[in-house]
Amino acid sequence: MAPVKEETTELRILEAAREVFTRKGMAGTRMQEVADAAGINKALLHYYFRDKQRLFEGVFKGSAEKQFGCIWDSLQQCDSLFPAIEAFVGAYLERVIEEPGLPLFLANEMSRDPEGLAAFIDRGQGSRARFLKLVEEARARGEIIDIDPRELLVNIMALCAHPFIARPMLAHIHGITEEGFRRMILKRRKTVPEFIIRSIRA
Amino acid sequence: MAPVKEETTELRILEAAREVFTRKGMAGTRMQEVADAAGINKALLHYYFRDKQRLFEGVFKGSAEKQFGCIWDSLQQCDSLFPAIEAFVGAYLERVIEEPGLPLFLANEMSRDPEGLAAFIDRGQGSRARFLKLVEEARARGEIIDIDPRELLVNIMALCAHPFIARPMLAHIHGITEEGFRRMILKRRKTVPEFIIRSIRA
DNA sequence: GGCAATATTAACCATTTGGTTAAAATTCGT
DNA sequence: ACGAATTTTAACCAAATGGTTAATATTGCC
Repeated sequence: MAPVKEETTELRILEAAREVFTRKGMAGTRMQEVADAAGINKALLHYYFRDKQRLFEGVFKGSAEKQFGCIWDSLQQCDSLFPAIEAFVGAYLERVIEEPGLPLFLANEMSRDPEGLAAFIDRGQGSRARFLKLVEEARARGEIIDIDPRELLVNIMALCAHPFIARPMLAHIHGITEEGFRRMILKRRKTVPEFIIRSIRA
Repeated sequence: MAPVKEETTELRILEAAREVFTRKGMAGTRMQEVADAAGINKALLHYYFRDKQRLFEGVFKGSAEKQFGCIWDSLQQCDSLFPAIEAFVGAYLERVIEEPGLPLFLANEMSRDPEGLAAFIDRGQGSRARFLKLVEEARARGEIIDIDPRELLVNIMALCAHPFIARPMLAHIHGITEEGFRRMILKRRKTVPEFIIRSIRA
């Protein structure tokens, strides 16, 4: 019938775990605290997710693959660079705002175990190649200045990801709220592509 | 009497602790591991630094605060925006390349305990205000387009910090080495200010 | 209703961990 | 050389923590 936010125990656990993990990090999270936050017994955590590592991956890995799959795919429908940049930045910000802990999680996991997420990264390989080709083509048509395509991609990723990673810093500096942060991110859907395109337009 | 890198025990501890803390974070760091890395007994750690929290602060004050103090200070000698951007980006990249784990470490600690590092952030408050003023002035003089100064600062920080935070990802994607990464960062001392200034110049 | 499968809990357990203590080694002024 | 102060260590300890077990409650099926 109507999928009314099915309140299964497993979902309650995942929700609670995500909250605690993003706040305290893998090492700083206590299984007991997750259990409390989910309103269940600690043993039940191990019943649903065998151990801490699996719980951690259960929380982030799935959504990471889903979200970033969509983000990269947003490129596939674009056949010139500027719309591609707009599409990518828009998709990134819109998806990640729904799960703002993802970028920091990914940075940490990559740092701790580079091989572990290699497959995940390679997933975007095709779209990445496509993006680089779009840059070359735009360059050939004289639409943009001479710039290293890989460096451009790094800059785009930087402008997308950093506000999420530095969120607590921004929150402190600008005394920003949850809702204020959201507005800032959504505003960046326009300003970031503009910022980039102004910089590279021939 | 050349000050030949006085190898006092306290310095060995601080050095070892800095390395472990930045790699594993506050919660993930084990006092035993720091002791081992410093080649001393664990009890000696508590002899020099009463507890984990004080050790953490001791390391942090000597390392992160000094580095970022210099980076922010690089602004003080500039009296117009574009040179200020060049100085800031240059100082950031040159200093942080010597301790590439720092940005991710800071992002994590800010996320875990926002209050704990609040004082550290406020340290840069003066320079931050100065930067914002330089932006206003440049805009008043018609040197740059109309842009939210705070958003500009976020973008600058993003372009500086992100390569360090995403290093393992870049390493995997571009098959980059330690030395290659260093070269890329040093090249960005030029390309990043250029990228920014092209985007904001009126 | 009854019974097998699933979900949930309280009580435990082994290990890890931050921190202490008391004794041994070293340094240093005299 | 000697004794006091400082530095260093080995052995401990109590609390916290990830994880297990065995028993209980609940659900779903006939």
